[in-house]
Amino acid sequence: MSRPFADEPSFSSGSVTIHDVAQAAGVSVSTVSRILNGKPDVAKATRQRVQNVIERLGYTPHVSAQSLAARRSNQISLLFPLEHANLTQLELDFFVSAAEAAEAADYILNLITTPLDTTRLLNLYKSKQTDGVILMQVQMDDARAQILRAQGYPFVMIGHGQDSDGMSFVDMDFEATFALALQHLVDLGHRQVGFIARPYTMRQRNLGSAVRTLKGYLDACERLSLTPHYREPLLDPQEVYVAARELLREEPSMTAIIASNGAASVAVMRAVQETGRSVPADFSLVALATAKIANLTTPPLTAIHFPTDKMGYEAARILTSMLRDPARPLEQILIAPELIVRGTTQSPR
Amino acid sequence: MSRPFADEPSFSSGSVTIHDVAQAAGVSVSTVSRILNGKPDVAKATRQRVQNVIERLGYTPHVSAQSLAARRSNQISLLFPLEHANLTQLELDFFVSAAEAAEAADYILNLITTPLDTTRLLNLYKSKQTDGVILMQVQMDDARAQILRAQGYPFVMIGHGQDSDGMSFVDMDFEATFALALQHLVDLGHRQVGFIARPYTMRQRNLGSAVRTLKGYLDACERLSLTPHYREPLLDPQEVYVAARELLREEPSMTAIIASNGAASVAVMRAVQETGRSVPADFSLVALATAKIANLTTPPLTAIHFPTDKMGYEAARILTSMLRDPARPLEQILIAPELIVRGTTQSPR
DNA sequence: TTGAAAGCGTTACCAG
DNA sequence: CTGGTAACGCTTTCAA
Repeated sequence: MSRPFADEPSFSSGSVTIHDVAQAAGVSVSTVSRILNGKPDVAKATRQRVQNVIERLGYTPHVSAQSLAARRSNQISLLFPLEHANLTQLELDFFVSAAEAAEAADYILNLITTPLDTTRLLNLYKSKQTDGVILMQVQMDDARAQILRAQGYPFVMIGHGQDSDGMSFVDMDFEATFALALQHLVDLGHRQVGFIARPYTMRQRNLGSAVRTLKGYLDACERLSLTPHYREPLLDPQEVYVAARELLREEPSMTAIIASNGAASVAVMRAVQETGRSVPADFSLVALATAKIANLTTPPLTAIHFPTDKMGYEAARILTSMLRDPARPLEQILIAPELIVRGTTQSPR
Repeated sequence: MSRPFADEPSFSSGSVTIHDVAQAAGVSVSTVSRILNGKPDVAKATRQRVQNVIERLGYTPHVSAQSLAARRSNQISLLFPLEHANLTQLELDFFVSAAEAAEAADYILNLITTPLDTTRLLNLYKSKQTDGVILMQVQMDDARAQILRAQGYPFVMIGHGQDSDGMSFVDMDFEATFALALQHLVDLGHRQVGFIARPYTMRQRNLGSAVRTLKGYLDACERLSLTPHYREPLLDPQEVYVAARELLREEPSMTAIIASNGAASVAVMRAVQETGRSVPADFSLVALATAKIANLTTPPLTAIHFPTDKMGYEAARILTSMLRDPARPLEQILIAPELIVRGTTQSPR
């Protein structure tokens, strides 16, 4: 391994190692390592000298070697099982903001779409591929969450299940969401308010968001002494359209509907318009949607804002800070809903 | 390191290593490694025996150790600089499908949103963090692409620049796209067709998509002997609205507009409706949009389909197969446009 | 404040 | 077909 010029990058290996740096700076490998990791107990002068050499040689640590020795990967994984892909625009924003937060904490975000069984999930940790995961599509009784908690592996959920003791999560406060949406409509004078819920298949799979949105609606109805009317159609606009028509027939005096997402709202509008009524003059509509979606329709949707970017960001932030400091207390964040009145709600005639 | 039962997992280290497996199976580490990597030259019986031990001990290879020794990370990175975030829904679909393709080829996809300067980009490779990258937001004269090509680092672009020799990419065929869109409108009888292009700021930054879409429009106009009328407003709907109004005033006989994305189309519709005309009876509209978006508006948008999912998938597929077989020829995929006639185009009155 | 050396868990080459 | 043994590039005691 002898080279003609000891302070030039190694040409044999093709890439500069910590060894080359140490040699060129006339210090030991340990010292370089300390400097790399910002450890104290290094003479100012030495630090500076080594920094210069690092700069000059264009040295970059080998991440796998670091991970192997340091026993952590500096990676976190976002698990988004594509299996029952209910790919509304919603979920997509999560990724970017989670990646942002991860990078801000010096972590790299992996996106994993393959549905993982328990073994494969645990292997993610055992193989040291990832230091922690963000779970999406959380079920009320989520096996993944329970096993991770039992094993003491760090994770954060977007959404949450029944028993969340000892788990960190970020979720919408669906109870408050429906209380707010319904109150808005009731304040306007509506007394018969229907609901296009998440698909029945999702509730059947015990997905937290499906269970909680329906419960939120039912509870809010009860508190306001309204009679609930709901359907749980698939995401397909045509199915939603049919469901909305059923709802309108079932309760002809219905004057408003709440829809779980933007696409559904459009289908509902069509059904309403077909009965000769128009939105918002004769019929009101509240959706759960981001501003981006809400502004696409005509008229723009009055909506409960769904802060996907914030949720993704927070989840990654919580996870990375857990990893930095395991003693950190849990964080369970329920995001308060925010009603944005646009063009689809109004007092009934 | 001596343990009471040599064929039980090591409790001292906390995790099972290839050593434990070798010992428990009564073979050498090399043999286990061969089996792990599906190498030939292993006796059937030995292979089976070792597989069983692996199963029994619940062994999973340490990925960093593998990467270090094998000199590859089995990771690819999707670079999506969030800097000038033109976060239309468009880009978001890319991530999921790219992750899917990566996983299908046994790679992990990293999502990197921090804008990387040249040094940091190269460090990604030098640190062996990633085996290859997918570049998004490609400029006509993309410094990243040029340096990667010069260094011989594997990468694939979504989009492409001026000089793409020796580079693999996936992009829309914007020339054909506008030829198709304009031909459709001309066939219907339109002779004055405006265009809401990508933001001027994007073209100024020399982004391939901005440059090529505008050029596509201008070329198509020339071929069909139409007079071009266009604006390059920011993505903000209000800006688009203003631009559309200007266009309508500039050429009162205009009967159709092409818009770069779904959100823009909605703003255009408002501007049109304000002049007392309605879509599609008095005015036609063609957008570049995915079906998901196109179906949100009323009426649903006649559109050139923008196959984001396919583009992301192909990019990751090309990259991973390049990595597996460096001798593979380049792939430069120009996706042919597909016109989907929905509710916003019709013959002018 | 610094250095030496022992790992970290694999892969890959070379013998046999 | 199998085993021994150097790497791979870094972190982390432990001494000095």
